[in-house]
Amino acid sequence: MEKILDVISREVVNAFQDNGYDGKYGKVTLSNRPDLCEYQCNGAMAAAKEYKCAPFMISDKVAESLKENPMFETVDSVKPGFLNLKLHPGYLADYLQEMAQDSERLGCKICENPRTIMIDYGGPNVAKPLHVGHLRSAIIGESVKRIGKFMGHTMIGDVHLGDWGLQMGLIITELKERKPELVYFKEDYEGEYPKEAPFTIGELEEIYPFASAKSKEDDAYKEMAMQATYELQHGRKGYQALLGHILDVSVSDLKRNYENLNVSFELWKGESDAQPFIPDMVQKMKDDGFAHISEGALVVDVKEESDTKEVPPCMILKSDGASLYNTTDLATIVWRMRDYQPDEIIYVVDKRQELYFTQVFRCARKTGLVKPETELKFLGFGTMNGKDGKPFKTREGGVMRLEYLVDEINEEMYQKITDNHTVEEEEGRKTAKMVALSAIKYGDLSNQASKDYIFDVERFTSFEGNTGPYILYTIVRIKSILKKYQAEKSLPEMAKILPAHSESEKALMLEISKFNSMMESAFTDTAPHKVCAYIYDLSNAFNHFYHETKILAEQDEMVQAGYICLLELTRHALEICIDVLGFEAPERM
RNA sequence: GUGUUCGUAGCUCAGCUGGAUAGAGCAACGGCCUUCUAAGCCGUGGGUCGGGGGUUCGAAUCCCUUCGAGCACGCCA
Repeated sequence: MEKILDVISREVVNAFQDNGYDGKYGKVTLSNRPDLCEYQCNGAMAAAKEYKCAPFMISDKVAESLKENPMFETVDSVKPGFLNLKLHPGYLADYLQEMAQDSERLGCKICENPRTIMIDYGGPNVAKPLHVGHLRSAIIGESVKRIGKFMGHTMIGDVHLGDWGLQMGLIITELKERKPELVYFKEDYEGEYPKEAPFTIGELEEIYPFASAKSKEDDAYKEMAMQATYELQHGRKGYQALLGHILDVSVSDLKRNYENLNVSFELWKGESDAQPFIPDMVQKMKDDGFAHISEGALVVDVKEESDTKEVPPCMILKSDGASLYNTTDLATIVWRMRDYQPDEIIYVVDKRQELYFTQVFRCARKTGLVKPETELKFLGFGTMNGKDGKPFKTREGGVMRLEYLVDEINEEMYQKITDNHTVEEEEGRKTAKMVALSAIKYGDLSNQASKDYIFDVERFTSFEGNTGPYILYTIVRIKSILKKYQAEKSLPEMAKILPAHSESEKALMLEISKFNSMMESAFTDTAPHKVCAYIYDLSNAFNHFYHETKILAEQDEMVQAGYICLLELTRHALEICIDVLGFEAPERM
């Protein structure tokens, strides 16, 4: 369906043209004065200059020709030159009815040019538990992916595992210290390696920080770890078998954790998957004359004329010839282009890496790793801070494990639910999880991704006001009415959305009608917070309406059926939205 | 130092491509449950949009400047 603002604008544009003015002045926007009107056009003020007359002369004339238009209830030309419009309730009802026919998409068109978009988010490290620092990337990335999918794009999420580098050598080294008898360490071993990993996820999570700390104090130990890393990267079989185990054990644990967050990935590729592509890529960069030695390292210059600041070259190989983060990221682009030919790659990464990614993107473009038209987008997110405005920490000042944070909020929610009602343990736990997830995700996504935000557990679990639970509560209320209605009767054949009977009903309808335009801009701006803002406004509008309209007690069958259709539509809109945000609503709460 | 992001109510945040009286939530205060879930609804108080200049008929929004904060700046990821 066409966006309602476009439909209205077209009428106004025509009215401008009918009066001999340029149609470009006819653009209609949402009113910023809901007390005066629903939509407004400010074009007359801008046009006044061109036509050298008072703005209201123009708006008066345009208003005059719009007065006959059945789309509008009122058309007013006001003071300096505002054009104030109110939509005809019947027109609005028809528009919503058309939305309602299409319960899957509510009239939001599938985009005309579907693209293949890869989205790089999550970024967990192998052998390390997820901590709160991983939360934002997962939540935001998942939502951006779902929004894109809804718009009809092919979205491929890649977790981009941190599974390469010294950390692996450290784990292997420490494992060797502890269990030197394992076959993986026998250099001349020719047989099959065991299928079972010689450690559990619990041990792995303990080994890594232990080894990491040790390497900082013990140079010989660090040397061994570096040697192990080198041998691993150069094909030592036993070590590669160990890497396989580390990956298996870690990934299944990570999957479980992400599942709890309702986050999933199409690809579980890692930095290690990029390694095979490095030699050819580097060689080509040299052959093509892009890469040169600077201060001992192999670099590609990525400065541009328009830079306001010195942009350092993109380093390809360190002076010791080893690869680094840049190399891996570039080589990752190589296989992504080879296997998926994405039109766009989005990186959902901490915003502090912006300069770094600028270098990588420019380098990829300059050296022809991507096509000129391939879009590389950096979606940087801000830090999640605690109540004190500093990066979120545990009470003891350590890094908070994601699992613990989620458990804590689940528990709080469960308490709250059981305080309010008596529910069965199992259902209560399930509901608590859903509500908790909405609190966490909405709390994050309702802020602009690029900004830092304060994660206040107390505030998020209190769930009053502009919170995820408020949204869920609204949905639950709607579901409850619908269920009661359906238990008593079924919707009449002719049931449809009727022109609003009250101000609050019309306000609700106007809010609903913004759906497609909101979703489109949430996608083009990669801005899940717009979805949040929309459902918050929609929930408010619904709750006003709810409060002054007795739906189940309505005597007129058709009026009641119209309400039910409207509720159904509201519910669809809310549920589609929370689905793209990555959470869902329970039946009761 | 250079660059960059940001500064809106006591606190946490919105504010669309400049528009008419700057909006929510929390906190404070006052109302509303025999009636569809009170995790709700209604109302009151609270802001010279960091300061200054400029562009414009019109600026929280665009430009300049200044103060303040965060972040980033070649061999970490």
